[in-house]
Amino acid sequence: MTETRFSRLNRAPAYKLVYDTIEADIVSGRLADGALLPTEGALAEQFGVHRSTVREGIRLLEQQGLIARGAAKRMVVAAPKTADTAARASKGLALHGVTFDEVWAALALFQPEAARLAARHMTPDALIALAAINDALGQQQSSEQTVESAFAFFQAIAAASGNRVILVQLQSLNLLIATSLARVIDALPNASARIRDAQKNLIIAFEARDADKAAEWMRKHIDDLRRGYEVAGVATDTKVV
Amino acid sequence: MTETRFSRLNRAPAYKLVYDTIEADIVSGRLADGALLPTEGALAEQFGVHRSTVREGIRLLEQQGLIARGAAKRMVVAAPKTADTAARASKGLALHGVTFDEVWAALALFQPEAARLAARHMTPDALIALAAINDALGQQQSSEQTVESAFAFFQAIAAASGNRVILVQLQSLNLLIATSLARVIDALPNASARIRDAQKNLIIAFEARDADKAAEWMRKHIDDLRRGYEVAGVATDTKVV
DNA sequence: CAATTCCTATTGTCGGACAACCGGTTTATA
DNA sequence: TATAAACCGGTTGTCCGACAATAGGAATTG
Repeated sequence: MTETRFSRLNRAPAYKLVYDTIEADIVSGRLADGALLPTEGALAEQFGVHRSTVREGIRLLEQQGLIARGAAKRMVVAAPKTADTAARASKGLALHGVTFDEVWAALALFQPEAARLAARHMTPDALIALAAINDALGQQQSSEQTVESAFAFFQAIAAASGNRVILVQLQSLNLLIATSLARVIDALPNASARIRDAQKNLIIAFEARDADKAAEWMRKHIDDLRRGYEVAGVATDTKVV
Repeated sequence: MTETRFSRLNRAPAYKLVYDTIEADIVSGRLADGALLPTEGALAEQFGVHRSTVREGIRLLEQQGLIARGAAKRMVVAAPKTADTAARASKGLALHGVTFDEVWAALALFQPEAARLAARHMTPDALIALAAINDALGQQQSSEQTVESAFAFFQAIAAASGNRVILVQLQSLNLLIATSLARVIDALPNASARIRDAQKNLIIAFEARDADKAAEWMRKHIDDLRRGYEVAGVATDTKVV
């Protein structure tokens, strides 16, 4: 048996170090949002590694959403946006093959509380935005637009929380449900009207800063969503894709 | 001006196609969890691309958490685990530099509802697990162990939901708070005892399947956590790192 | 049969190369 | 002169080939 006085030191591969270094620069702001990432060649030279190695690190950054392809192919720094983080979280959940049931239960659990919070934090601007979304819903007809409006309304409520953690988690749920929402709205001719009424009630509660009422209307709205799925004949154990 | 009858077709780079293809195989189960990914050379041959290109695709899969370095350097397929998804979501939020305030508000909003749900879905096994965690908390002294137990208790409640969406979202919050929890427990000598009592009350509520009481005790528990931070002198706008 | 020594497969990294493509510049044209 | 076409340099996407390090297994040896 050889001596084992030294613990296995696991050198991280160079591409990982490239990732870590650039990540730190982006998070700390040394690489500002929107800035062009240095060219692969320049990075390779700075890090003293081969361009292939740099590219592997860049792929990690890309998947993490910290950089994105810019106009001129050059990679641009993309300081994390809540919307992107939410999308990434949604994708993670979608990969689990979560069912509509699960997403709905999460919505039922969290959205009423989110509405309660929104009622307390509601600003005039946010109220105007909500009203505008509701107005738009009243004037349009295509189901895509209806889905878009319903989604935007939920997103606006999430934004009203003024809390990035809550915002991201709610947006994740909204994204998960949005993909299947179209099916319900397509199947139910009066869906748009029901959604519009629910939104109106919520807006009234928000205007009055009545957290309890907001939570209650939201609960009804979410319940109604589920009934919509049942009536539309969408199996609740359908995987959200 | 040249004719523009054809819309710009943007071919995804080959490394992205490699990623997409393997991702689909993992999600669909064609590549089972724990299976060894084919060697880079084999993949390059199958896809008809160069090994460098395959490696870039593999880096994307790695960052997405769909594969991981196995024992024998070979990459092994890692079908998404909820814990990993939660960790990834937490990291995304951490990159935003979210503050303790925000995480706490999210906990205050969601955990009582989660406790309510847990009370309804509580199984004998889950109850035993919770009691075991509580017992362990009573016997240990090091603050690391205390943090570990407090964290485990929250995780167990999240698991009791029986809902992967809720599970992942709660676990994300737990991870975010856990990093800073140690500071409070270190600073407050009676923290462990207070946590133990709170857990006991929660367990009693769970045993009685009393959702309202569970939610109420959880609310107090979370409130107490905040007081702990205040007493310990941790600024609430501290970034969760 | 256990410990040790090859041997082989695979990854991590490197060097170099080239086509495609984008933005900007120069040149030709109305 | 204004505009369109041709050109050019820089960058990315991809490829080819190569090699050191290392882990696992096979062969060898005691």
